[in-house]
Amino acid sequence: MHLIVTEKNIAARRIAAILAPKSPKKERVSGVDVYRYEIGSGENRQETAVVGLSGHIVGIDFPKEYNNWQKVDARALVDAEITTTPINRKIVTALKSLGKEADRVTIGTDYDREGELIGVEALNIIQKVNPDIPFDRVRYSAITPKAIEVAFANPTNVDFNLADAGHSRQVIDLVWGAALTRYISLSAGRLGKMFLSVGRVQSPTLSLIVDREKERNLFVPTPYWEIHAELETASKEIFSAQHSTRRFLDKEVAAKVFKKLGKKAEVKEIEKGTKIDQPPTPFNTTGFINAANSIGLSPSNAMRLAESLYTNGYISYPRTDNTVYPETLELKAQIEIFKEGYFKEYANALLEKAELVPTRGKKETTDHPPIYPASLAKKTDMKEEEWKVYELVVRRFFATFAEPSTWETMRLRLDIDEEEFRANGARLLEQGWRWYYPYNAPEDRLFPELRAGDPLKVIKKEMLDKETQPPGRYGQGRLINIMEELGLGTKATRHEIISKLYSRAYIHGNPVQPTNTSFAVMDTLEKYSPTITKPDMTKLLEENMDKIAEGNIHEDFVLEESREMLTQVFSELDKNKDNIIESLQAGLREDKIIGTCSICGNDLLIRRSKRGSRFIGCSNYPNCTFSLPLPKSGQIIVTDKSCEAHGLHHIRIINQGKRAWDLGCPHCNFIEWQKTQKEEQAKQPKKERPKSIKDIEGVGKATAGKLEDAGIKSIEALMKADAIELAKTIKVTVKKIKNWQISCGSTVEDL
DNA sequence: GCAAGGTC
Repeated sequence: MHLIVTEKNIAARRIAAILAPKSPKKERVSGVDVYRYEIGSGENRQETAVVGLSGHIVGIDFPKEYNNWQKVDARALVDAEITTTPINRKIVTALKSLGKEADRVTIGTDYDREGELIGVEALNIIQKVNPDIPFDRVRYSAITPKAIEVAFANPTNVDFNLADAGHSRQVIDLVWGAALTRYISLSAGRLGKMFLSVGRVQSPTLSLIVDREKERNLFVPTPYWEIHAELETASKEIFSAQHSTRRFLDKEVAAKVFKKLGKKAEVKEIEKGTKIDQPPTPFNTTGFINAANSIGLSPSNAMRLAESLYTNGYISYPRTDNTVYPETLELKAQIEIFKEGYFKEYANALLEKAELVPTRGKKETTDHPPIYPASLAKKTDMKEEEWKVYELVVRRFFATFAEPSTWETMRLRLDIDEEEFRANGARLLEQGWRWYYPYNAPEDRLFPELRAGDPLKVIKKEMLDKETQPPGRYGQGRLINIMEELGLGTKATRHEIISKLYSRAYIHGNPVQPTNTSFAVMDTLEKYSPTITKPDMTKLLEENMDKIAEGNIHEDFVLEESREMLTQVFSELDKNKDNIIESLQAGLREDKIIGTCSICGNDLLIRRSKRGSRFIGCSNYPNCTFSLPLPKSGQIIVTDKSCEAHGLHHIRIINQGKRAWDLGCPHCNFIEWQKTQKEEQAKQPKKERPKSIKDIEGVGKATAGKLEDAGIKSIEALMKADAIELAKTIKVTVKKIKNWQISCGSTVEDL
């Protein structure tokens, strides 16, 4: 039997369908789909089985004995042994039983570095049960009949060097990431769910965000002034113009000019031109995420929706770097799918063209084709947001075959009392590709028909106070763009890395804002382990991987060098241990400050009670007992927004896998809670008030005795007592005492 | 409980 292994199930299914003379038989082998078919008959009969993996089927890790963070020093991870363990047991079992049966195997995983590594992982497993099995490798950039037939007619060899290059990445990422994550978490005293992660991709990404925030904090705005005028033509048409000194830096100069302006203006010069907008290039993942982001979908959401469209066969594979359609993709046939249905007028317009020449992007890769629509759908086939994504992909695909769009531009120079004013206009002449792809279209800025020398009336003049703005925070789409430019992460992981920063409470909000914890972690890393905070680490890794792939150096050499570098880092870290602990913990403390105590003026902090529950308390405790409650679970993020009434920072709660919850001002929130409690109480039937201590629910003889010893002999005395102090003397929880006080008639506010 | 990369 000839075994063909692909990277994913859908590829296996489609390749089997292309290569089989009649439709292949689907079979389950230890829970994994396998597609079987036969070619020829009699002695020439050839049986084939095609099986799809699920990406990597084995992963690397440290041996179990390294798992304990408290017992095993982070440094020990640098030279620890590395083990390979199956991630997907079902597929490993299926591969073994198919491998035994096979007499040759063809690796048909994706045509990129990780694909080569995944192919070798599968081969290693097959060779365990069938050591001498002959093998070869096919490479294709699209799963179309043409591309697949060509690839299988020309099999090549497995590129073990390329797979080694991928493997070196795995090891370096694990060793650096795990060791530094453990070191920083231990130093900061943040263990368990609250650990502080570090990694080759996430740390430089976080660094971008932190650096931008620092720039913003240092930014000093400069004031400037703008002068605008509204003008009216003889035919009563109105438009506006701005003084040709766009920014006056001196207020007095601006005021002088402004004062000079009278009621009359004149057109001095009109310059007309045309501007041509070329049609957009095919979608790769980054381009798609950006376009989706600009119509209101977050990167993770856009990818989730694209994934579901892909698994349902509506669009092609959404994780690709390629922006050039491969030759094997039959583009005209893909457009013809849309001759009927929602997009028919657009498809037919394209099909009428004499020639279909698509645009080409800058990146041409072999992994997959750019994202294109794969089948016809109706609006009722899918959810609203899915349709939004599908429509975006269809329209973008069409636009790549369309004509440029052209604009008529107009530049106008005016004179108002010897001061020059300018205005620019633009009018769309030919829609071109914008007809197919009407997203974020710039609006026409229309002007009345004017000629040089025309007189105008100044109907309004305005001097505006402005100031320069700090650089803006990054939006998620922008961040993904920069990551791609810097070579950080891959098409499939960039949006996940950003989600990871959110869930680790390093960042919050949109546009993205770092927490104080991020500042503290980045400061420490930049001082003592700068390598991990810079995109250069990825660049160096890429260079080394290229060398390994070309056979110029051995993987082991690169790994050894990398471990030596990390050992250096650890000797720096150890030398400065005390400093690191101090500065990390000081930084983390800042994320706990909520504001100023309204009772005593000291800091209000996020604190933990002895029993582990969180609350907001005063740093002047026990002299000041002001406190506010906090939710039991979720990461607490102190935002930079403040409450107008109480001056406290707003709080956001992040629960893993859920949408962030804005709790707002903790004081306002508490007052709200009290209100609802009171309303609840009012609904409850009134209980009779206890007449003496013994009558209180939950107070037995022993407790009553303790209370008496503490000087509490009457209901009145109990109601007046300080619950916290009393809790200490008689060793009962504060909550219990407060409940007694409430049952005696105290309101929530009294307490 | 640690990374980043596949895939779902």
